[in-house]
Amino acid sequence: MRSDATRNREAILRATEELLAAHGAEHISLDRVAAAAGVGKGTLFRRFGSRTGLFQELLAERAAALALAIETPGSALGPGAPPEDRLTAFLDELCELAERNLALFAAHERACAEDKYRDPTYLRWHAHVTALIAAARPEGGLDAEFAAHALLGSFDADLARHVMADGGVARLKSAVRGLAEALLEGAATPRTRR
Amino acid sequence: MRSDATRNREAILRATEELLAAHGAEHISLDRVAAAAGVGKGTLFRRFGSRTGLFQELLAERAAALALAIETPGSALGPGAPPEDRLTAFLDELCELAERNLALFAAHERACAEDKYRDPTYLRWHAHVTALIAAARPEGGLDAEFAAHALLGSFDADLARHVMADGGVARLKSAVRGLAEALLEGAATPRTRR
DNA sequence: TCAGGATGCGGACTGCCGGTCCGCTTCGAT
DNA sequence: ATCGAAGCGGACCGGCAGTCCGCATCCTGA
Repeated sequence: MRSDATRNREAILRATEELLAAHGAEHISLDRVAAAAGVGKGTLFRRFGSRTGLFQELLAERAAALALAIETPGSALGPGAPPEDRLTAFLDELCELAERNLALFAAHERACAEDKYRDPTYLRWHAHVTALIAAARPEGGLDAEFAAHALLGSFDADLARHVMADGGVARLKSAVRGLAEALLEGAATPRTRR
Repeated sequence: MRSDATRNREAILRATEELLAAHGAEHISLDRVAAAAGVGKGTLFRRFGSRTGLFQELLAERAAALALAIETPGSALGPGAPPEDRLTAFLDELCELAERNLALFAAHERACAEDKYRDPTYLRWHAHVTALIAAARPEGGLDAEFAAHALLGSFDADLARHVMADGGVARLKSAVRGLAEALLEGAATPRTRR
């Protein structure tokens, strides 16, 4: 990649962040982003392919640290720790990420409304959570993949905003944690069908 | 309302259904709907206010029978039955509704992406599920409102389609049921924090 | 250093869409 | 039959995602 291309790529990402911070997820047209980055629209599309691509890449950037953490042994997040702890720690981190990036989450959701299940970041999260649920409760009568989707549904931007509006991240964390614990507990002792 | 207004209203709703059935949730522009209904665009907007209003009304129509059922005593759905049974029965019905109206669910989601928590039908469902969870497990350490959102997240059109693609409604039903039961069980015996 | 091909740039342009507007038509109460 | 109110329709507007191509910039090889 040519040096000006690299520079422009960065300028576009930073401009997107600025606009998100300034105006929320609304009214962020790609014309605006390009203008704010001091770049032509063609450049934006050349780099990111589409609106979807832009927000996917921005999210991937913001989620990179977390992606690394879940692969690095040595913390409650990483390999080696008990799956229940890894799950809780991961969800806590996701709460923090959601709080710091609410506008990005919202914009990303909108942009990826089509095939949201093909976003690389979401796929990574989903695979991770599925594996942890399956590891924590292999005997449960729970569909781990499905449960993982449901759990990650907690980070829908509107839902998260709604919950945090009254209680902040703390409330979101405890609500998500409650959900996760209930899931794992419940799965361990499936209710008998009547 | 004048008789021609009533007739047009109906024509628009039926045309929307036809287009949803024929083309899925994609490419349903309001111009197309109006044309298919044999009506001017102005008429459509006069009746429904916006794209959002159109899909909200169509969903409300499709959900009317269920709304009635949950208020009518005499079945597992209605008042009088144990909350666990009411919840399971309600979720089962929602699965059926989702199967029969996948395209509508998808279009509705898109159209109501903003303030999805202000849609009357969703609000009714959410209030119902919240009340049932609270009734079934008053002692649980679970945030009933939040859990209800998570549970209803199962009916996200993309998720439902994904699950039903491999196993049909039966799989969706059992996955949702498993989730609900796990939630209620888990909430009954909250895991001790370490 | 410099020349020239490869890479990238930018913004005018296209097609589409949600929503508005207003002169004209139709309805139905009297 | 009359007439005001209610409703109609489609041209019109502003805005947006994505395309295209003539021109500028980069950087490599000599």
